[in-house]
This record gives sequence, C-alpha cells and structure tokens, in this order.
Amino acid sequence: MNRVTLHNEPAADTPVIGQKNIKTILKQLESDGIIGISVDCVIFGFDDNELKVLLIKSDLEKFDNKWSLLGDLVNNHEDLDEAAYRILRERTGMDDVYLEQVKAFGEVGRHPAARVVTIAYCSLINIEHHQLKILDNELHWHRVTTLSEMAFDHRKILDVCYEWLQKRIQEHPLGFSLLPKKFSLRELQNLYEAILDVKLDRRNFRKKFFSMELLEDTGELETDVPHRPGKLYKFNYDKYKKKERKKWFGIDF
Amino acid sequence: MNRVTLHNEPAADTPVIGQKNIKTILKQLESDGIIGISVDCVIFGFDDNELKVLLIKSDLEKFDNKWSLLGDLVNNHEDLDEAAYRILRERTGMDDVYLEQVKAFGEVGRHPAARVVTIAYCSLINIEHHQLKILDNELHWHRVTTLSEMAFDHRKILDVCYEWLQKRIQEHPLGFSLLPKKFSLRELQNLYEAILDVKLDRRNFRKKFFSMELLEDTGELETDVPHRPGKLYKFNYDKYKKKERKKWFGIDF
DNA sequence: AACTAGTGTGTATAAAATACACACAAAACA
DNA sequence: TGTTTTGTGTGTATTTTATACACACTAGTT
Repeated sequence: MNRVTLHNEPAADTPVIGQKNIKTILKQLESDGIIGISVDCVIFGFDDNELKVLLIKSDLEKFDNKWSLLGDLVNNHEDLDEAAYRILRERTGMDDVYLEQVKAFGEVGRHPAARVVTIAYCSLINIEHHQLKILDNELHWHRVTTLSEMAFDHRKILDVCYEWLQKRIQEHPLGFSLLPKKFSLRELQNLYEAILDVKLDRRNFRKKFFSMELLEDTGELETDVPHRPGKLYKFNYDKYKKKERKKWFGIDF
Repeated sequence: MNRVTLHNEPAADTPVIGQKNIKTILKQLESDGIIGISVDCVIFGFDDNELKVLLIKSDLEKFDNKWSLLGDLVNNHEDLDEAAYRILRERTGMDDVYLEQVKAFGEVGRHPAARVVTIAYCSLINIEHHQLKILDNELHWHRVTTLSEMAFDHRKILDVCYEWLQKRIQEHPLGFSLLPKKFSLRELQNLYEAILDVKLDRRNFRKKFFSMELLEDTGELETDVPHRPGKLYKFNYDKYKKKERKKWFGIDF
C-alpha cells in the first residue's frame, strides 16, 4: 500500500504551472527542442457497482470534445510523486489518497504541441468523499468499460492502468481505497467483480478474505438496506504491513 | 514477452548524445531550469549460476570509483524504448534482446549536475553471446547479491528492478532470455533458484514446466558434462503467445 | 403473518502443491 | 572392464488449496 504523504510544498520561487499558461510553455519547449515532462493521473472511483474514472474535457483545439486524464507539467522543484499528488489535491480536494506510479509514456508524436514524456499514475479514491466538487468545472466520472475516444494517447494510458489495476488488486489490498472505511463483504465482492469482470462465489469469496485474517469486524451493521443488514468490516493495514512477503508464489504462465 | 524491435534509426539531424558532451548538456539544462530526461538500463545476465548485472565506472568526479548503470539522455526524436534499445546496442552489440520498462525515477536531487528524470529499463541477455566486448571499456559484470555502493540512486533502481525481476519471472517466460536457446532443465532450475534465492524440488520443478507444455524437446543432449547428460529443451514462444491469459488468479495478499 | 431479498455458515469434491525414493546413463578412475 | 561418482529421469502418496453447492436466518415490506 502506497500512501504518498507530502511534507514539502513546491518551493515558493517555482512558478505554478496551471492550465492557463501551459500552451505557451509547450510552445517554448518545442521551439527549443526540449523534452517536456508531465504526470497524468488515472483516478479511479467506484460507484453504483461500476468502476469509474475521473476525466476532464481537453482544452486543446485538436482534441475538441475529447476526454482527457488529469495531468500537468512537472514542476522544476517537485518530485514526480509530488506532482501527481498536487494534481490529485487540486482536482479532488482530497488528501491521503492511494497513489502509485504505473508507467512512463514517451512516444515521439504523442503530444501535438511538443515532445512531452508523461509519467502515468494510478489513484484510487472513495467517490462519495469527493462528490461535492465535480460540478464546478468540466470534470466527469466515466465508466471505464464504455468509453469513447480520448485525447492524446490517454486511451492507451487508461487501458494500461486498468489492466495494472486488475492485476494489482488481486495481490495487494488496494481495493479498500475505493470503498468507505467501513464496508460490507457484499460491497467488497461487488468491487472485485466489477473491476475483474467476473462472477465470484459468495461463500468462497468470504472464506478467502476471512482466512487472510485482515478484516476486522466493526460490530456495526449496514443501515437503510431493504433486507437483512450485513456486518461492516474494516481492513487492518497495520496487520497487513507486518505480514512477511513471500518471494516464491509458484511459476505459472 | 516484449521483444522490442526498432524500425527507425534516430533522425539524422539529431545530435548523438554520448558520454563526451553529456556534462555540457546537463550544465546547460541546469542553468535553464529545464528537466532532463534519460533512460537507464539494468542489464541482467546469468553466469556461473549467479545473476549478474552489467555496470560501468561512473564518469562523474562526485561518484569516483562508484559503479553506474548504463544510461544516456533521451534523444529528441527517439521514443523511450528506442533510447533504451540504443544503449543496449551500443554497449553489448546485441540485437533482438528482451527489454522492458520498469519505472521512472525523478526525485529532485537524484542527479548532482541537474534535474534529470530517468526511466529505468530491465534487460535480460545471454551473457555468453556478449563475452567478447566487455574488456574494451570499463564495463563489468557484477553479482547482484554482493554489490557495494553505486553512483546516483542507481542502487535503488537496481533493487527495484531486481525485485521486479523476481516477481516477473514467475509469471512470464523471461528467464529463457538469460539462457542459451537450448538449455537443460537443470540450467533452468538453477536460474530460478539463483534469482529467487530459494531451493526447489527438482521433480516438482520438472513436473511444473512439463505440465505447461511450452518446452520442446530438441532431441539433443548436453555435452562435456562429467555425468549422464541431460536433454536439451527450447521454449516455444509461439505456443505461449497463443495461450489466452486469464484475468482471475485468485486474491492473495 | 407471509413475502422478499440478501446475509451467514459447512461440507464434499476436485485440483494443485508438496514431499519423497529408486533405477539409469555417461564419464572418470582404478 | 568393472566400479565409483554424479546428476538425469520418473511415479505415487499426502497435504493443501480451490471449487461447487444448499439451507437456515433476519430485517424490512406488504
């Protein structure tokens, strides 16, 4: 589990690069023959039993009406992780969020205005905690499964991050970042079924998770459900961190 | 399996950036407040039943006598993969080599001369095919396990790539790139034992690989061994590629 | 009071991983 | 030429893990 926590703000003498002057900067980069560096965040959320991704309307004419990931040029005095975290904070207002680097994309022609290498980050947030801000600007939560064309190579980036997530969620306890702190086992299973696009046996799913002994019974129950309420659990990160990793899983390919 | 194959050389008008003028370029970047971008290759080989990594003596005074990964600034008109491949070709003279991006490292202070973001690549080569060129320059094959301090954050990068390899080799058929085309099962097992630092049962190891049905009996036998010679196999990449990947492996963390 | 919808649990079976032992072949040496 | 050495090649029993599957329970609704 990576919870990036920042201790430093970008240095005060660093000009903040926002959506406004980014075109000028790119033009400058291009004319100087310099490679720009950006980060792009694939921000996943889980809502209505579906995996969603947070996108914004592209501000480039060329990509008129196309959806784009949230990204920005990397500041001169900030780490890559910091840059990704800054974007996340600016856009969602959320702190203490799951964030992890996935891959760098640097094809020569991927940005129309200049040569820009981008580092893709994957972030998982609880969509309900964020609900408030999404109507302020052109941000929207999109289903990842039914998604039309996107700006730049962002479709490719999203695909890579989605596949990364599908794999990662089976080996690491990421999924809980998409859920409220306290969740029912049904919610957890819905999450896995939605992300992996599989049907799972309820009893075996429960058995699996309980056998890991990382779920804590909170003693609370679901409310406002039109049926017998399920127990609410929380994930025990401390216990997970103390667990020793094995380096041998068995060869299989 | 990623076998990067290049179809384009860097454009002719792109100045080739080599070890000679790199310092001048970095100085220029720094004074302009520009972020440089490089690739670093972690080139693994397998020799004497040990995992080795190809390193070079750092040319920076600050890192006098420290070992460094093979890297270079990314050319303006080449993709990241191309840049990594170029380095590989320049240093090892080898083509058609396993190469895969692992991670970007971009901490602010990681390079003493300027802000440089580097993309780390992992490469696996058959050390015997390369034997010839290693004495020409200050290149050396090092054991990965007993390795002293390194230049820059290269120790960190190597560690990440090594862990990446340990995981990757269990899920994808990378290992064969470290062996000759035809290999014995003993060699293959030695490889896995060395990389993962575990002891494996010989019979179960064989059973596992045979059950995958991806090893082809070449009909040939080992030679020059002071005991009963083992059969030589080769890995059937075509068959592997045709296999459908499953997206459900089972939750386990 | 009966209905509905989803929770909570246990067991039988199949598949996979592990542990383990002996016959065989080539080279080395006497 | 036969005896030793060393590592190859194979099969089976046992344990562990994954899968398949059914019925009682409970809260809210009618």
